[in-house]
Amino acid sequence: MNKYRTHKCNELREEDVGKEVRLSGFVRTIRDLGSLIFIDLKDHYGITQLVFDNEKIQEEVRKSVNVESTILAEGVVTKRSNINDKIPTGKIEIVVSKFEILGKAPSVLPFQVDESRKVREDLRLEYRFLDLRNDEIHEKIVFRSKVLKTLRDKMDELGFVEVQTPILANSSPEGARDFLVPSRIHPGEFYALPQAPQQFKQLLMISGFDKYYQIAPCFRDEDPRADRSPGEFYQLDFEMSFAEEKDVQDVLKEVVGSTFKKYTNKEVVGFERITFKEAMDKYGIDKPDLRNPLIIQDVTDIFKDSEFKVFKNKTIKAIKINAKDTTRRFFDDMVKYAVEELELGGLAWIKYTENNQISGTISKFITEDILKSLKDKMGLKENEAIFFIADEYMNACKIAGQIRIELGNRLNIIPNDKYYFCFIVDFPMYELDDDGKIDFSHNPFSMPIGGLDSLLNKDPLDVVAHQFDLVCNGYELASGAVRNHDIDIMIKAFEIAGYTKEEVENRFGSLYNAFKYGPPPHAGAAPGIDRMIMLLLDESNIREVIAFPKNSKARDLLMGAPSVVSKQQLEDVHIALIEK
RNA sequence: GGCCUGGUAGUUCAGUUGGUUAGAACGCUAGCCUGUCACGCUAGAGGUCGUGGGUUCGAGCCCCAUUCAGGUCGCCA
Repeated sequence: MNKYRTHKCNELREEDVGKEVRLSGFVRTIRDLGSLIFIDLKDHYGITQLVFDNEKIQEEVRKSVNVESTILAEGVVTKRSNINDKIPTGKIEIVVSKFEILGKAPSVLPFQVDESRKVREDLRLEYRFLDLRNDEIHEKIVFRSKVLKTLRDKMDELGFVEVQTPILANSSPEGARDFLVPSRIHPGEFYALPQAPQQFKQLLMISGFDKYYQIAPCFRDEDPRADRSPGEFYQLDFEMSFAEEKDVQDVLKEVVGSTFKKYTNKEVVGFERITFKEAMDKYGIDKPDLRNPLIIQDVTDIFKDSEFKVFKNKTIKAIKINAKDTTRRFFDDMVKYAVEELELGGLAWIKYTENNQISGTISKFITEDILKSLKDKMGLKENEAIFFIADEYMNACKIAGQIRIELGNRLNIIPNDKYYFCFIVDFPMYELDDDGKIDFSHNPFSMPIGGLDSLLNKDPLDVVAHQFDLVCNGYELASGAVRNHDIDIMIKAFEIAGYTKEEVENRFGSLYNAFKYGPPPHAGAAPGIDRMIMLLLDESNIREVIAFPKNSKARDLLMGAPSVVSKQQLEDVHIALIEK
């Protein structure tokens, strides 16, 4: 028999009345009524109430038991006179005849466990082990475990082979900064933690593992965001041979879709394909929240003869809203938002009310002709309003995208009862960097649509790739691509971005070399696990779904990482620190 | 690296125009209480107001610097 317990804290019921039992757990609350003391004993599984009615034991309890200590209690299961129907064990309690303190907690804790979610985050993270005792937070980690199992089961069912790839890898061209690990055996050389198992999974395809997957840790040395974990995160990384873009998207739809359906009561909808260009035109962003019903329209034509100077020679984007219940204050606040948050010079808007009345910042520029065009093209009706954004094309799109999101939030028209998925496809292969130089806009390994022909005959900025994202409710959930497995196309693709053949050979040598040996065409994707769980749990902060997250400065406050190391350790790996 | 917001008791917060001894709730300590389950009641302890400097007769409050934290832009599939 186990020394610590005969039962767990969620197990005992009325049928067990009369049994001698032994329980161990955390002291959640102590209710001292004078001649009677109650303790809620809590473990991973549940809560059982302990009663102390013996005066001598009561004195011991008062003297030595603190909340959050672990104790072992022995006694008889007894029927309660007052039932607590909030807990499954609420009909019974243990009349304790003997107890022992297993692990003592201090009388004053850094915070009360049941209120830990309200506590400032750095303190929670410093005492994460206490924070995780909070039921609500504890459950999220358990939930994560269940989702992981579901994902593994699904991938297995679909015939994917799980392969673990190296953590001590080499610097890879994902685009983010690498975490470097100095080599002791090879002075002056470094491993890099993988930003993704990208090259390994492609090599696995060349090795003939038709379908690979892995719950893969990925490391990127970039600043975090609320929805982006600092330093490290997990992806359901997968790759398929002899597969086309649609095959990968079908797997994503099947795996992500079925997992979401399994763990939510919300509606799971969408999965339509939207081109990058269309997304920018209609939503002003490459990760649109399709729950938001607002759509951006282009009204450049309508204003081409307008005298309004701000609109001259600009792309004009327009967003129409229902303005029946909006006040003047609403529009003023939107202008304020545009000026302060988006750093715009102003925000043009008009409101169309009864009797053909036009009000708003640019009402005097709305001629009869323009009004008619707005009615024809945008279906403008009474009690509707339009916001206008004028700028160079891409900027106009992006700003309109921000305004669209803000309007959606402020008008409270984004329903929270569904997960709306879509694939954003046909991402541009290249973009101009800050210096006006052509650079890859995503990772360089995706296949240009149209192959070598496109690279040779199109303006590089017009070349689109078999590169896509899976987006849900405004979050980028996954990126995928058909990979470029053709060595000639690869060389040309890199040449356009300014790399010589030699540089390609040097930087991506293994993959380059492997491509000479009969690579199968392959494609794959990698949905972010942390983000999926965050969405399923309706969390806006990714750290809430990670057991031991780092803070927003990439510090592990619990373990104290990163930290200074000894001189000897540095010497072992041939590192000398620069004096500041 | 830029910008925004914040740091007051163990925790979460309030603190008026710069003005007496900086408050509340929870927690903690002590006492009372036989049916609580967020037990209740009474009393008490607990503060370098992030840090450093300045303005002032006087600073939690104003100014400057700095640090820490969160958000955001840059960055990042």
